[in-house]
Amino acid sequence: MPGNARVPRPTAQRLSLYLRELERLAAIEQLTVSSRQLGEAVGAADAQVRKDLGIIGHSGMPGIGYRVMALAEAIREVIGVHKQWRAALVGAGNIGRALVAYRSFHEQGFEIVAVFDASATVVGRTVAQLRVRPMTDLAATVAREGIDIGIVAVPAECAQDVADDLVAAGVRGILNFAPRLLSVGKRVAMVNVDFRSALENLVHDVSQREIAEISEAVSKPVARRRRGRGAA
Amino acid sequence: MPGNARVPRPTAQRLSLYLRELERLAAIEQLTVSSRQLGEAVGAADAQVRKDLGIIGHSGMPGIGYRVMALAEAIREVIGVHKQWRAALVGAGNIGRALVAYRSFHEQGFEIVAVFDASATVVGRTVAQLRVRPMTDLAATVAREGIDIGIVAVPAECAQDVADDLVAAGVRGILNFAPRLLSVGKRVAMVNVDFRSALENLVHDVSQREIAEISEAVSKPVARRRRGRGAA
DNA sequence: GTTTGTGAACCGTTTCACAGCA
DNA sequence: TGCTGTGAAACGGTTCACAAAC
Repeated sequence: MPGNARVPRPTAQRLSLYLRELERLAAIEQLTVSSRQLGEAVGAADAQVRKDLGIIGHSGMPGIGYRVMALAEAIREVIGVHKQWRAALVGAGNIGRALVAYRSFHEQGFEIVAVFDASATVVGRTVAQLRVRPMTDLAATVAREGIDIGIVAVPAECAQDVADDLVAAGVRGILNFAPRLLSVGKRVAMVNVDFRSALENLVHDVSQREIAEISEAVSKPVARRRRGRGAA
Repeated sequence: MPGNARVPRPTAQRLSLYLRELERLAAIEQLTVSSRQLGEAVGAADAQVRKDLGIIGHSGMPGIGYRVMALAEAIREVIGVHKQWRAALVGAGNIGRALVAYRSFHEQGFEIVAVFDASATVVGRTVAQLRVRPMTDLAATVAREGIDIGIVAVPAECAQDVADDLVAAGVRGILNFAPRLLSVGKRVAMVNVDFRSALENLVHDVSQREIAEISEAVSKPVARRRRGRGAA
């Protein structure tokens, strides 16, 4: 049993990034990497990288580093990308169409094999060689095509209904683009991608940076005021 | 002076979600919320909500809760969404076009006011009433239009170049859709939206859930809460 | 009764620092 | 020398629990 220890979420997220860099290095035909180099590429400390790789049970060579190809393969296995995942997209709007068009998912272990939409005017049309199907076909298609995951790219108002349908149809995970927390059973995994939150996080960062710059410029680099409601 | 204490990133992220729910409640004309109700809507504990709101210096009424409108406004102020942000989109591909088409950004404090692309065949076309401009216009347009943030929706290979151009043009933050860590100066904020990582995180969750279910089924269901795997 | 505000305990992750190996 | 692996310490965030306020 190589890679099935419990993987903390922060580590899992970094594994994705390591993998991206390892694939780049493999393309460059670099054979080994140090934890330092890998860490720099993804914005993590070297010790962090070593801890992460230790967690998934992968060893490197002291004085040398890690073998690029072997490490990439080990990470793919832990993430679960060594097999091909089949996805159903629900919602053939702007985001949905952009996702289907993104061909390189396919080389990365993912494939959108069916597209659904609730709107009668969209059903029957073709996006990226896939015919848009009516929602009534969902359950049957998921079963027939062996679909593992659902992608929700519909307006917030109907997102929960779609999620319910997907769960009932038997998907194991949902990637949600609607700006709404969806409730699904514990047996179904769920990841959110929320443009609005991302933008808000960004402008919050910008705002904080602004006030930091201002107070930096105003105060001598000694005063450490702030601390609002500190106890005595 | 109200909301400029240091806000931890996890808190900032939840503030976005609180705001979403508060806007929904405001639309329903609910006047107050308890930390419990707010927490349930975003998947956080009630104490967590109270801590978060304490951090931004907002008080509620014991026995009653928080005033919906006032809280929403306070959060908008902390996030920085009380002002309108102007964005430049670089990359008029699938993702780019989907973003421009997403009209409701506008009511949420964001507006894409210019679109750029490096490809001569795309420059000059119109997406959502905006003419696609050549990259050579970037610096001048950012200055003239008072653009605060840049959105990078180009292939990974040119993402760093685009980011450099945006920083040189004077944007304060970058929202990056390219699957590549971009380096920008410390003065510029940066948030990544990475579909591939999101998908990988999802399937990793699915995989872990699978092994958890298996080992659960194997061992006796003796009211063992979680903790799935006994050590080797 | 309900619900807030908050010190204190708790927990998981990150960073440090260094022994051990190539 | 360069680099890994790993305990131990430091850090930051979350959860608990309860007094105070309505």
